[in-house]
Amino acid sequence: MDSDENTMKSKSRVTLHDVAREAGVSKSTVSRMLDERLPNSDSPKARHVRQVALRLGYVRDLSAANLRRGSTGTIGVIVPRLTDTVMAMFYEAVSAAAAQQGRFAIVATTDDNPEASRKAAEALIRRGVDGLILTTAREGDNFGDELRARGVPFVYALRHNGESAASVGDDQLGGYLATRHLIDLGHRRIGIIAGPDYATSSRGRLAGYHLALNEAEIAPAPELIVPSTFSIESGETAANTLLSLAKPPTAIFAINDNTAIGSMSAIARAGLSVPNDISLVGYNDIPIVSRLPVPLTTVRVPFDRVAEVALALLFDDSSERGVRKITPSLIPRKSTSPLN
Amino acid sequence: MDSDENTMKSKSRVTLHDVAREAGVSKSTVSRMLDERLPNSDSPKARHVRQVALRLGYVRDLSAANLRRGSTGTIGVIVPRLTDTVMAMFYEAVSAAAAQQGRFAIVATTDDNPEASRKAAEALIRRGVDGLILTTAREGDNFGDELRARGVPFVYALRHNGESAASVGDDQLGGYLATRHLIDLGHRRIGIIAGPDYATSSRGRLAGYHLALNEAEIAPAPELIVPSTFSIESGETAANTLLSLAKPPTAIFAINDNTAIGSMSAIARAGLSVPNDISLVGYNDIPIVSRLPVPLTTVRVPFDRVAEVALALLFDDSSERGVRKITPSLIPRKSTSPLN
DNA sequence: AACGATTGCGGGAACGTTCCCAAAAGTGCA
DNA sequence: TGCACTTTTGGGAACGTTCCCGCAATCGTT
Repeated sequence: MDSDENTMKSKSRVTLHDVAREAGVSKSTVSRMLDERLPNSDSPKARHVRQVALRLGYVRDLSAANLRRGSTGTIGVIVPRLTDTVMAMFYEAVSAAAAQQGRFAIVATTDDNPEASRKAAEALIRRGVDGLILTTAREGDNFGDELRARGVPFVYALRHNGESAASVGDDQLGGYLATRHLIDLGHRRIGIIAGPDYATSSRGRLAGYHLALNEAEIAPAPELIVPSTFSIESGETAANTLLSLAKPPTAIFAINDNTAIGSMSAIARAGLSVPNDISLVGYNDIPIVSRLPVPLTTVRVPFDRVAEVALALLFDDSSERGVRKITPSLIPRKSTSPLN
Repeated sequence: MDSDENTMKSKSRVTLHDVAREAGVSKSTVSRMLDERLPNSDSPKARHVRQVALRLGYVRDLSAANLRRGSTGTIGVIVPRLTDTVMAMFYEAVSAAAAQQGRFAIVATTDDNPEASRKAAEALIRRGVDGLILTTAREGDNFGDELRARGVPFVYALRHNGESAASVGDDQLGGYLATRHLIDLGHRRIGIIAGPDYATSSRGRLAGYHLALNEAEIAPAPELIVPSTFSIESGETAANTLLSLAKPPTAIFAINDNTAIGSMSAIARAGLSVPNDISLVGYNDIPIVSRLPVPLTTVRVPFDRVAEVALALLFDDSSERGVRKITPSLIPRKSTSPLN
């Protein structure tokens, strides 16, 4: 009895060679039969080889395969931080979409620091990623050029820099939808917590805000536009600024859910209530906002689609280049109500 | 002029061989000089080699190195989901601690599904991780045995199964601190949203709750102990159960921040307020809870330490085995107040 | 039946490292 | 200076794949 293949000292590792010997063919043949990229034939021999491989518990050594193939089936994702739920959602979406293609996604964080961004990219490239998805684009960013020069395929996501290929939500449309929703409810004095100027996502949403106001022939008021970052604190600060205006807004569009949550704090502390005194709209629909005491009206971005398109841009040559915009949708909840 | 090293067609790749030729030594020597594991000598020759490597822009091909070394310097982390901010925090902590050691952390998610857990582990092992950190331990889990049988080093984190090596927060102490805090404020009727029974984290916190009650000679009331999952919705449901008791509690200890947030919704909808009508304590101190309209009193777990200890358990042979518990601390905020 | 075209298979050379081992160079001591 | 002993060096064989290439076998076509 030679079934001690299994029970013996774990015999280091089952290699291609072992399978070949056991199946009575050459290792080249086994390699071919097991190559997931080729259309896997179901000739009797092929089936036999696969069955032997299964029986012996063969798994391809990825290091060896990667070395020879010159690619790793890995894609790198760079995000500011994973504790930002939006980024976690996006990364999970990328991860799932990559798995669909037999690839694996790894992630590195930058804390929104351009310096750390470079280091993160370095770390991922060193690990041999086949491509990079960047969510950290900034205006006038030349980082893409560097990557291009080094021959590393990359694509921007969620934000873009206006030049390189990118997969983003349609921020202008999202901003328009959010603002239009408030206008439809009768609001005329609508504040916006506008996010940082360096990100196309916030700039796009702001543009959408302007578009909706224009369309409704509401004169824009500069004091109603307050810059911010993407953080909760920043949202609170910005909301306080808006609330302490001589003539405060009756509704606020926050650039993302975090700043909306910060706004809620500020509004509550000012002794006002959402939506009775102030209507509030967020952006992204992170899971928590639908469960808040007052569920937040927000704009949902289909991150699955954004992730898919990003991957297509990275690897499908047929896929059209440029900035691809995914359509978001408004999710009305309890934080917005008609102006009384 | 041969400076066209740089400007020429990107000449595929700078290899050890190139560095060796350029520096006038053998590739073995270069390999040794550049081996980050050896104490890197600063003999003139070593310095010269390193300088040449730098000049040529040499970076080690990890696939080749991994193949030869038989290890990848990668560790795998398995979490239920990254959109749970606790898990994101923990993964970021692991990632940072791993980077400290020159390793890289990759992550896979399971959606709390034991089946997916196995697949996630499979995916990570296939990628050649040197070790696995599991945050998905369940009571009576035999998954560890499988891994041990396959010779894959692993350690549990955040939760444990009572047998294998694990790095966790001291949940009993945390539960005690939370409950004790409420007792010190004069509360006697304290509800607990107890989490799921399968996780040692919730069981430990519940044990701490009992301990504190015992110590204060408060008779435990079974109706005040409501099971839940770790989700916001579940917290809301459980809180509703507590609020609709004939004699509702004056304070609630929620098993984690999510269920505490859910409780806040339930409490608000019941027309009650935190902390005036109900005091509320959460667990984990995820970033958002300090920014809520009523900042949440919670228990902070130093995930950095948990991550460090997990890595030590994985790789330091000197490190003592067993379940290592990291001390948490209570963070009092505005969601708890004296019983009036 | 004969012939070119297609397909299937195996041998063996890569891929870029690390690591063993033998040889060379350096070191200390008598 | 010579000898034993330590340290440093370079050659070359791995590591486990993939992929090129030549050869044999099969297939269609006339």
